[in-house]
Amino acid sequence: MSKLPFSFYQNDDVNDLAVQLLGKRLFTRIDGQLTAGIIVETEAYKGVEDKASHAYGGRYTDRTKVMYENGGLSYVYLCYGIHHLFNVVTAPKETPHAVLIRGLEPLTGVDLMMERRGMSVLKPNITAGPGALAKAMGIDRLLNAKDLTGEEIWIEEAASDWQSAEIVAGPRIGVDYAADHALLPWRYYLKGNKYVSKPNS
DNA sequence: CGCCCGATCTGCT
DNA sequence: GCAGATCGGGCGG
Repeated sequence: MSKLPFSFYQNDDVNDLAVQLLGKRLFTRIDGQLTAGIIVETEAYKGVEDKASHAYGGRYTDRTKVMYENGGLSYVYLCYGIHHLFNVVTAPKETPHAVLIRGLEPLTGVDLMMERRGMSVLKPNITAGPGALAKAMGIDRLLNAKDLTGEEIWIEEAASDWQSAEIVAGPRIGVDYAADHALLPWRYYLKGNKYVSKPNS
């Protein structure tokens, strides 16, 4: 066990941190049931100056307030009324940066992930995409604002064979509304991995 | 208080 | 390729 420490999440360069999260292992233990996957796709959301961020312009509400906490907490919210999306809050207190986890390669508890997804045959879309992976990992709003060094949801160091995977950067997905920030290449993924939500762009 | 729409996924065409 | 699902947040009145 090599859980990432509190200090890892205090980095205030959210793009650097989004890249560093690739290859690391996300775990949840829900009702005693362990599931885990390797992070293969992330997106950086750069706080108050990023038009695609929920904290753009300093917006501070019941939903977004956790983004302003110290790095190392979860930010889970409901999107389109259906999907829960999981983010890692980063940077020191008052700097509302976050990294959206968009793709995961299943590692542990795959049978349970399939059951949660209602799948009888394992296919890459089990955890390709932020809504899909949250469902597979059992992540919902009850896991919002959790300490990522705790016992319910946490991230561990990458296995050695994942530290040299090739990384690609491209525009973020589904943020056309962010106007001149929509094309910033703040999405990162492992080249060729099956569990990346969209292979191109 | 009411209206609009979203960091998406699925299934049908 | 595209519409529908589904509901809470955010903002204007």
